[in-house]
Amino acid sequence: MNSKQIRQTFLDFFASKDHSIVASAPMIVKNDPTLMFTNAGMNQFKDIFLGNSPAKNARVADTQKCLRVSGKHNDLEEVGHDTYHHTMFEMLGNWSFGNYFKAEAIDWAWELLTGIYKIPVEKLYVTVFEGDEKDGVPMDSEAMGYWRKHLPEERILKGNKKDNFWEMGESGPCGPCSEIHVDIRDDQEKLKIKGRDLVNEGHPLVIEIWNLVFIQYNRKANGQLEELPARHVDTGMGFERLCMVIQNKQSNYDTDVFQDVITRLGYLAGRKYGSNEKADIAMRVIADHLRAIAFAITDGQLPSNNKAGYVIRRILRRAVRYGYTFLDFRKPFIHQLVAVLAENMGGAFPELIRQQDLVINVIREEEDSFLKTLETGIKMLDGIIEDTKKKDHTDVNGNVAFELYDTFGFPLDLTELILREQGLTVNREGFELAMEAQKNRSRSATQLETGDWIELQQAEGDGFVGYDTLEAKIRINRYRKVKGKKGEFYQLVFNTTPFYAESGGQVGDSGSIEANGIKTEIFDTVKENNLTVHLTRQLPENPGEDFTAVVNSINRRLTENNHTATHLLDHVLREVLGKHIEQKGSYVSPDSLRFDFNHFQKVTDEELNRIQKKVNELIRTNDQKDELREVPMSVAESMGAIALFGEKYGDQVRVIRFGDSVELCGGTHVKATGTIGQFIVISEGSISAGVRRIEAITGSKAEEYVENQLKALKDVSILFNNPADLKGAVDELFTKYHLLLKQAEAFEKENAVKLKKELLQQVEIIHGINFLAQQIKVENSAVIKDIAFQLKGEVENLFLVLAAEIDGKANIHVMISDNLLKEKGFNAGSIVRDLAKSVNGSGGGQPFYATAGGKEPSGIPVLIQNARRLLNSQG
RNA sequence: GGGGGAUUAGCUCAGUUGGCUAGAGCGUUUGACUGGCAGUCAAAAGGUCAUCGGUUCGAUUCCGAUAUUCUCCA
Repeated sequence: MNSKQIRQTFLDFFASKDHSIVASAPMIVKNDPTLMFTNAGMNQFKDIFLGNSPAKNARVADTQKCLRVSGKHNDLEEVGHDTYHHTMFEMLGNWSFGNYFKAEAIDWAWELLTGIYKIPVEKLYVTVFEGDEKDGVPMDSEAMGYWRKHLPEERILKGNKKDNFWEMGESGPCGPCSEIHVDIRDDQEKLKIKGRDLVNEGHPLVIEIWNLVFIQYNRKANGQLEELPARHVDTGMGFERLCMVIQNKQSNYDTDVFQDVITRLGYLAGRKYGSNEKADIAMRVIADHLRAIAFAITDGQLPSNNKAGYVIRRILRRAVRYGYTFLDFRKPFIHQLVAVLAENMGGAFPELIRQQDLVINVIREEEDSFLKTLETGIKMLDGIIEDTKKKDHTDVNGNVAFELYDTFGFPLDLTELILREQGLTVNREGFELAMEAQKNRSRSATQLETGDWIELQQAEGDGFVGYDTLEAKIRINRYRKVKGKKGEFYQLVFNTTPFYAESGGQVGDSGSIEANGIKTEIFDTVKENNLTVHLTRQLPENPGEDFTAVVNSINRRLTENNHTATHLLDHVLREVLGKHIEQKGSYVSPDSLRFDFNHFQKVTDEELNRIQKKVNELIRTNDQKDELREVPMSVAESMGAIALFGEKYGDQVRVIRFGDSVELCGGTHVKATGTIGQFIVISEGSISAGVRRIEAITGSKAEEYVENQLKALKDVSILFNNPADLKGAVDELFTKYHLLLKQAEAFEKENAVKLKKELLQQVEIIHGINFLAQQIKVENSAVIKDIAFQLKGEVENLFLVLAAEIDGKANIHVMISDNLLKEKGFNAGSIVRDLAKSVNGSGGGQPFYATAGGKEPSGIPVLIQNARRLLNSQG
């Protein structure tokens, strides 16, 4: 069976058991401060387990794209070195939300593995929870009973709390779990040591493939467990491992999931997989990371320099690094593997095919820039090596290596590798110390203390009512205090709210809540998981009473203008630039709107002009808003609604239509497009390879902008006495100005030459030296400098002192011919300092030329005398 | 969110105790050579040294702020 069949078989099997098959949620998580990426199959169902929202289907199955690169599950540094760790992987899972429980979950798992996938029974082991006295949980004899039907006692093992009791977090839903392990060692190995002794012992060939979690408890904040009324099943089976087992391989990377990519990579590198240990590691790293990056990009997460985007960038760089070091790639190569990946996985994940060009371009650009980073790093390292050797040291200062890593992004392992070739090492201790200091700095800067939720009441409410009203009677259900570096604030959760929480690019509402004539300001509204959280600096005096919540309507209206304009822009972009346009991000605030989209060239001025014009036409058409709140996804699709990759939609979606523009959207919009007034593009630019950004303003902001522009234009026009052709007038002035400037320069030069000629007449010979000391009249010191250098070129044996009064200050220049410096030991710097005493100033410069300034120009004649005396005394 | 770096000619970059009237290579323009293409040689043009402020006799260089950007940590 190939991997495509294996995946499909899983889904078909559970469909036949009345499960509804759902799509994978995006790998990039939004609206959850505790999680950056989806790291387990259950993530998208978290709200159901927490009881925040009801389950739409009691039985569900899917394959979920997961990424484990940060936080609790951080496998990044392991990947490639063994044969089974991955950054991105697929988790096959089936769920029961208060529906079936242990019996069915166990029976079906067994049926699928042994009956359909035909995995030999004698390779399998299962585990059940042994119980825990402290928690008062007995051994899971129920599960044990069901397993006994399928396999002999000696293949059923008891596991401890660490392996066989699953918890989501410190508190919340939890329960015992049963794991299915498989022993894929060869017979010889099996004779030496029994498989059952290797279960959960970290052996690469005796591995867990399926975890069946039975959620039946809730852990309270005080640590106690209570029975849940509704019991759930949550299972997860690693797809790549499953393929390895079914295809009789001993490494995930030997399955067809990875082999296509590895083969292609081998071709590009001119090496064969399996012929060299280090090269093999590199090839595994690259094959794995390619998937993570490609899927992240199609989910809308581009590599960038912070947060999730930065994690993606780091993964890509790790891949480039391995390719650079062990496969000798010096030019971008990873992007050349995208086509193979798309062919392999595009069936199950169509976004890969649809966005293939974008993925290739983004990866290539990233590779390019990192290879450049490596190049400059290597140059710097060369300097460091030279330095170290000069000092006769054998190890490089840890701080230096850290700077290379921290500031210039040059990886430590590469530093060490290159140093080793030179017989040098890095002082690891110093490096780690510097790293620790950096971490401490960051930690102390981001410390956020979150207090416990304080439950006030459980008032029933209508949730979000802000589509229809900006004012509502509300009650505060719970609140908590959050302490950050910038001070403290409170998070409030209402039963009903007219406040829109930041999402879909639209900023959160601000406003106030009021009781007994006392207002409490709400400065922002955000979403945490599915909760709408209102932020305030101050807690109302009596938080339990009734409030009137009022949204800042001015800002809301301005924001709506911009949001609707964004939809119109999206629509027009497809019309003007082509159907390939897809939203890659957007930001809608009261002040302006920002829209990012994939497009591979600069949007020309002419196109930009047409875009702006068309949007304004649509505004004037004054299309009425057509808002459909609860539409089945399939209906929305048939309406031609634009959906976003990387966005998770429910079965029921909200559709916003203005004329031909139809989008799935949760944001707030104007009643009719005419309200927007006017749309003006402020800028167009690139934010990354293949992604462009348009910024625009609307309504009163646009009006203000036009007014300012017109006023500026008018002001300029008045300066020119309102000419018929303003541009022509400015052009003419400009030309004249340049001409005059040239003439003035020429004049100045001429004067300087004249002055120089006069000065040449004044040269005297003192002790065989051509001496000249004069006060001259010039406009700026650059002219004196020019004259001094000219004289130096024309007069040998020169000792020159020029002084001038410029802007009420003395300006002194001393120039001495090179031969005199040696012969007479002159130093212009010390001479000028000495002379400057007469004008109450100081100065310095090089031995042959120095300048000084002084506050008392009246001393210049004395200064000239002193210069003469100085030379006389040299006799 | 915090730390560190970068910003010099159209492009890629040099330019360390603050003073060398700001440089190189590529590119551009012009001229010469060759029957043309191409090439070789010669010359020229091109810079508010990111912006604003400060220290100084003097700032591309030192200090502060801002902008843009890279990078590491969270």
